[in-house]
Amino acid sequence: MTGITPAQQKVFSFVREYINRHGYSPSYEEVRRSLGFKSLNSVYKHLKQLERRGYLKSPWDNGKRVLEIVSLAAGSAAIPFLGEVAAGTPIEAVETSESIEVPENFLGNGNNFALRVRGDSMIDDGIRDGDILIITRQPQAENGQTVVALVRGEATVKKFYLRGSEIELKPANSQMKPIFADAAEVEIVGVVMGLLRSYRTQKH
Amino acid sequence: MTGITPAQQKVFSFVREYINRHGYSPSYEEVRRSLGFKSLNSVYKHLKQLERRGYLKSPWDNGKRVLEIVSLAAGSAAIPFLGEVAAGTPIEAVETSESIEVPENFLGNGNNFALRVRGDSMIDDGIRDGDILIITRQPQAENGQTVVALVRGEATVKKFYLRGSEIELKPANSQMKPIFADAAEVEIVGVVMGLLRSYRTQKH
DNA sequence: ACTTGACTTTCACCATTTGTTCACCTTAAA
DNA sequence: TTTAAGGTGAACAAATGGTGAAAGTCAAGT
Repeated sequence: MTGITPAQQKVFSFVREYINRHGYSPSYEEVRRSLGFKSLNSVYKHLKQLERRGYLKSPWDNGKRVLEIVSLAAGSAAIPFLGEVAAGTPIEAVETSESIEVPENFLGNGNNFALRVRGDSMIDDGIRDGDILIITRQPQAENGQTVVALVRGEATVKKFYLRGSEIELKPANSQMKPIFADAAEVEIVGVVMGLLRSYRTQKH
Repeated sequence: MTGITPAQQKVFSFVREYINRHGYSPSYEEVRRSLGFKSLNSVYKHLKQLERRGYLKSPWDNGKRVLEIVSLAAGSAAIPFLGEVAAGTPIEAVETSESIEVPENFLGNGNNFALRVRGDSMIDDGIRDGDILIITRQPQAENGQTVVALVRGEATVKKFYLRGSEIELKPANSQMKPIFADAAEVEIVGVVMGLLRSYRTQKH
């Protein structure tokens, strides 16, 4: 993926979210208002730039609300490999941030990273020790999605359920108990979009 | 990839980290401040050097914040997507010969293909309905490896064990019984090297 | 066909940020 | 001693980020 500046990233995320939520792109005016620009031209120029850099495209000229998120580069893309998650261990375990090549259709919204799973807390969902998770960074999740969350500073992979004002983080392992926590204590880091497993070195 | 000096290493790591964390490259000024240079030119020269040596690239001249890490693994390849396997069904030679992009380190001997799994016969090994298996075509397997095999014309995914002159094909599902067959009746198609799962469309 | 409303695109112009280059200096290795 | 890596500092050029107004497009509706 080509470079992007902070300002462009802001516009891009907004458009991306908007399309996800509504199914069609926002009008320039909506972007302007939401992001606090005073001129439509600012919006226009950012969108043009994003188009030039390959993040967006508009299928026909002058089309209304027809922006599309470009499926990230045919083939695959490299995303940062941030380390490991295991129940009860902070993510920031691995300093040596490498990157890993993943197929395009495993990527989510454009801000992705990978983590290796430690432990068996999700084994009933077929997520095993050593598997690599592809995660899209986003601060909210839908019920039932598998998420990476920080609970009081500790990172885990669990299934997410909103129960009234509480959040349940549910392991997929009959041996383990779910975590219940106040919404304020839980920070959703991202949602699991894909899983890679290599049998290369393993011997079952 | 050519060698790299300690100073260059330092700059490179910083840029890599920054991009991983922010999603966009740092400005020269940020690099200068963070690494304690007094002149921007020091930064410039290091970055140019890294570009020349193939560690970084900037897609267009004079572009702002557009540095990219050159992917070290350079690696993925397209392999044919052959269809589906489910216990008791021949491999559906999918007409629509598609292909799927997979990371290089998931490939085996050079003759690979992909299959989508149907059914739960391997669920205890974390192989679930809908998962995509990367398979290396080879006619023999080692005990305990997960294989795609043809038994009397029917294709299955099972774990392979040689028991004297017989072959045991063992599902990873306590509900299912292993298949015992004479070695002559079993044709090993290939060995499972990798697994890809996408949570994109699934709703748990 | 003409008008309207909802949008997108362009023009002209300005401030700021950021990348590039020039000239010149130091130190360690071949 | 010539060469390459590391550095300093200042000047320059280009891309980005923004403002405001005007002009252009397109799909309805009358």
